[in-house]
Amino acid sequence: MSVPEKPSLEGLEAKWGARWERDGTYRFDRAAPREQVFSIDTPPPTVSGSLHVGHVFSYTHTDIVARYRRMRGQEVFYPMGWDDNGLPTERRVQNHFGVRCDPSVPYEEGFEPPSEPSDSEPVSISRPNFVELCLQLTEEDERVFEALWRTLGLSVDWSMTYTTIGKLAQRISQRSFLGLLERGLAYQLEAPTLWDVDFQTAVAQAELEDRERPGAMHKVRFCTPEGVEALVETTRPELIPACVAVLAHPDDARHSGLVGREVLTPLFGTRVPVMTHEQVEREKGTGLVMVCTFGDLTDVMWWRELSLPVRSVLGPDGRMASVGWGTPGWESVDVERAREAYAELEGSTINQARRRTVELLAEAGELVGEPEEVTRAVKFFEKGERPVEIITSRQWFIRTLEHRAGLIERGRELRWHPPYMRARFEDWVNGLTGDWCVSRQRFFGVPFPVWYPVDSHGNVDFSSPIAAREEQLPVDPSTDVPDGYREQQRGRPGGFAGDPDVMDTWATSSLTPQIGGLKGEDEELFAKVFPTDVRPQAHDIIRTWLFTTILRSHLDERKLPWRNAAISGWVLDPDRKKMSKSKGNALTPMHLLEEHGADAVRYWAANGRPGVDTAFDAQQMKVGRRLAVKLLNASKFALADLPAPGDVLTHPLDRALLARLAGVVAAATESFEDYDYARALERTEKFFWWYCDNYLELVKGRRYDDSDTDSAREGSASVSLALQNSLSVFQRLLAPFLPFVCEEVWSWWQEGSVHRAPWPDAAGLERAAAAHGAGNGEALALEVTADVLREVRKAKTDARVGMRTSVEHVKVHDTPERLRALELGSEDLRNAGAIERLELAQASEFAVEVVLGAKPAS
RNA sequence: GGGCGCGUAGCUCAGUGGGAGAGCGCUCGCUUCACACGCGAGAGGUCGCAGGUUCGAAACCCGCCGCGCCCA
Repeated sequence: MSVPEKPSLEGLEAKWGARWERDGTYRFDRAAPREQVFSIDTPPPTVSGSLHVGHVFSYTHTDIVARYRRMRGQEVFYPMGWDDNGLPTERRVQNHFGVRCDPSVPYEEGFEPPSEPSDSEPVSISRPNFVELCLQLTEEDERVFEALWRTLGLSVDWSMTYTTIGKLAQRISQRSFLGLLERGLAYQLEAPTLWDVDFQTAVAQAELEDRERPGAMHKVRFCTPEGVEALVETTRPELIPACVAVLAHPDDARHSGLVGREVLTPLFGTRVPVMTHEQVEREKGTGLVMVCTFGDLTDVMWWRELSLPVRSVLGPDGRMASVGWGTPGWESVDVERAREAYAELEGSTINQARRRTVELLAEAGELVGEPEEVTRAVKFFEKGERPVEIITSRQWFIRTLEHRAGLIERGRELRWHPPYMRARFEDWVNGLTGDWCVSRQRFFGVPFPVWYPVDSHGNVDFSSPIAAREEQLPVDPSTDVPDGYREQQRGRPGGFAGDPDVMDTWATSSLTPQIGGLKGEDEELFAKVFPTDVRPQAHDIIRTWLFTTILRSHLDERKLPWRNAAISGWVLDPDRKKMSKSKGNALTPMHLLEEHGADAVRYWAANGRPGVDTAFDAQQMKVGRRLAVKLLNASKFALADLPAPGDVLTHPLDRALLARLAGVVAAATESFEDYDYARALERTEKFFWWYCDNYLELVKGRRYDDSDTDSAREGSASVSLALQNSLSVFQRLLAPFLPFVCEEVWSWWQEGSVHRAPWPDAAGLERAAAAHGAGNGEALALEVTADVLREVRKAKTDARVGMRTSVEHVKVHDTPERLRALELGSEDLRNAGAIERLELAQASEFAVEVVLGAKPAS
């Protein structure tokens, strides 16, 4: 036993962080049997971004559960991953080093980036060189992240860290892809694809967001060759040259005469059919819309369902491409006029083309009335600056649509915390409109492990990809060579070409349970940790990370990747907006940890219930700090120079205390089993403060009583035992929340780490309470004693005197049952209240008369 | 427009069929032998609005209003 004279929270993070690392406190013991393992599929944070308060919030939730499970005797598999692949890292590397990736440039051994990076004149380097720089930068970021997590006290096994760009992740990701390819679940297709014109890459449906943008509705005159007018309304007149049909609602009587006929597009004179579709909004404007290839996702749907041709005018750079009016597919009743009009648009951006088209229409008298200003939702790539377009290109897809029913079923097998979050998953799955496009025209990502033969004319034959062999993985087809070919044949007739794309970051992140568990690398480990017990994550990425992980596991493993999904909310600023760096309202977590201490920050986070958005509140951190200090001081009081504890609880109040504590343990345990750490904390904390304010005050007399009598010895032996038992329980109940202070107070008197100590056992406490014949009235004894003590305190407060002021006479009126209970605690009560004479009187209602003494007790 | 969630004390929130609660903040008091990062006491609420079910509703049902998120 070694209790410091002046306990303090200062420096506990560094002290215990180092000790846990040295002792391997959180090391996963892979010898543990499967049923003992509790495995966690940890969210790998994006290292090129910065950690913010939201990360601290949700990662603390996971850690609290991990610590609880460890104390329940489970062997916790808790790796940390870093998500370093993808666009954000590319952008950082470009700016940081002044380089640009050009896959056609050959690899340069020992390349050094320019010492003075230039934004305007970036150095072109090969993909492998570029990737090397990405790895270099992310490694630095990862060190900073790890330091933060260690300060926060995450009980991660740091020997099992992975990255989503590392060789291991690449191998697992490529292996999974080749499996999908072999089973026909991954396929390549030339198809309309969501496209960001600035990044010049395909993007997935899950990466879209709506943004309100001003626009204008134009009423444009189309005519039949005979001159019958058809007024079409559109917000995108620049796509008139790409028009392939005009649609009306089937029940719209205004246009029934037109349906089945052809109309000519204005300016370009192309014949397009007038057709019908249920989803045309008949109430809107003229009720006639044009279908362009492609203006939006609705166009794609109409184009598919009505088997329309393709006539695309937009290039991948977002400019109007060159097209051949008069050639097949670009017929016009007036080719010269079409060429003339299009020459005005070719090469210009979408916005320029739109303005010019409107002018041309107006000059030609084919614009009816003034364009009407409207505000509408436009789809953007979430990281993009201009609206997404739809470009036809060759991309890789993973089959998704045909698995919708199975995915919904998986969602129902999964235990959601809180349960209502499942609805977001089902809504997303039901709203899917296409298969998952997984190829990206970027560089820092996992490459597709395939090559293509190049025929004798130099054309790449995409229809018969050459897959890498399992033993070759991971491969980079831009530098590696497929079997049977030599590097010299790259891009040559009769040779080969590597797939130029990389995978969507989610295509690898969706395999975190497999990467963390080393699928295909260490099958013994994988069998022990997969499916994992829990996937913790925030609700905003249910449609991306949660969805894609379930999809991959459904396709590859034919089962759920985890048993539970613990969904955390967001951190909101005081205006109830999501905290984010871009809004400038985020705080740096390290600063918070230094100011308040890790336990205090964790306390705030632990009060955020699963799934519930939580306001950032520094006040709550101060409350957490007070709780930690209270535990220090209560532990000091209970443990320092404690009289020798007895073997049994001879005093009724001591037994009643442990019986009540048993109830708290049971409630906390039950809450934890349901992932409701916040409720577990609330119950524990509430009772702990009551314990400090009432029980500790009541038993002070016996605790300090060193008189040489049997009854004094027995009384202090009983209270010593109760104090040790109860403190041990509180220190362990609070350990998942406040790991540093709990380890500190535990170390004063116990061997080993509190975080490997067994979770308190409610039944055991009840047995201890009952061991010396607990009577029915004992629980009541503690309650009535505390009730009277409160009345005595109130009298002293009203008289504005100190609590040590002696009380001449206290007369308690109460029912016989309660008075009998009170007698069991009357000695402790007299001592705690400095009561000279305690009188009990039977009555139907509880009342207390207090007569204060003239002067304070000595 | 659809789905989900939320609306309880000045603030942050708990409470899901019978007593309206906690912490913070506020006011007042107390050098109290673990703790002034403390202790004690107090003020403060038509539980968003309106109907219904019920002996009884903050809670259950219906409608409305407001806020947030996701999706169209």
